Amino acid sequence: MSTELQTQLLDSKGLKKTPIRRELVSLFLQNSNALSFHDIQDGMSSKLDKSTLYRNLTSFEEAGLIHKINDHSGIAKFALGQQDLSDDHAHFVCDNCETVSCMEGSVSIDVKVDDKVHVKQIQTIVHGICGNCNS
Amino acid sequence: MSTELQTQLLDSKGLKKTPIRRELVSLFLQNSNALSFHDIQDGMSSKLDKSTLYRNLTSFEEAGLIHKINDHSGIAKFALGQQDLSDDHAHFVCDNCETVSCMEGSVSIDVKVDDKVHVKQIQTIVHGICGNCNS
DNA sequence: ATTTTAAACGCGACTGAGTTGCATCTGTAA
DNA sequence: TTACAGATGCAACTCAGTCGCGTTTAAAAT
Repeated sequence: MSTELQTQLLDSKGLKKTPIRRELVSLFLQNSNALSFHDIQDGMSSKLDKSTLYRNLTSFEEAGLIHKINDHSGIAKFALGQQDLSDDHAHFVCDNCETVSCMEGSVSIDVKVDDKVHVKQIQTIVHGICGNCNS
Repeated sequence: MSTELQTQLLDSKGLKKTPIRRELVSLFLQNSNALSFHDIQDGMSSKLDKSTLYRNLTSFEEAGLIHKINDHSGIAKFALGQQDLSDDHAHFVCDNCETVSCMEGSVSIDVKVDDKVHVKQIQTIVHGICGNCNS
């Protein structure tokens, strides 16, 4: 049932199901955009301690439930790691409203790489103006 | 003459040529890798005030002499913006020694983009193990 | 050469993100 | 139901980066 989606996600990653974690997962499920720490703190029903939130975000990230995005602002944002998006998916940053969202599709690079260099992951940030701001 | 390359670079960007700025440009010219604030502070011949350095880095960035790179560490790194590299060039981050360097070549994306979305710039960070560490 | 002035410098105080140590509480498994 | 690892909250802390302000200096004007 739909109210149990958070439970399924936490279970699937072997994470303990506390009330805070359930609400935190719900918050991510409700938002397609990446969330800053303050978006998260403001989005929870009660004001929670920041170390609790940061520790949960770290646990979620280590478990692969969410991923961290570092854009040019220097402030980390977090978004659900979705199965239908590749590991190397791109992120879109609106230079006007500063919204960050994940992009479907693939990124390919055509760069000179030395033989000894081992490429493991590609992270791409696409800057521009989002549909909302461009109206 | 070669000792005047810093002067040329500062002149070409309309930046005032102070002793600190000359040495700062020299430091960037000597390093192919991107430099963190502490790399820079340690690389200068005398210990300089951090606000002076930060303000110079900001001026250099605004003038297009250098560019800022935000990798997963959350700590900004700076590198010369070189003419032979495209604006949208990729950065390589070694997950072992944490060195950051610019990559020649181009990045292309194949992602779904809404009609209203206007893409302005693509920034890519390639993670892996560098040649030095992979020996 | 001297004066002028906008901009660079240094100092110190500050902000804000993120971390850590520790005592208490709670989810879960035995 | 109990036991315990791990989650929570609080407070103190670290560290990157910024800002205000008084002083100095590069470079243009005289």
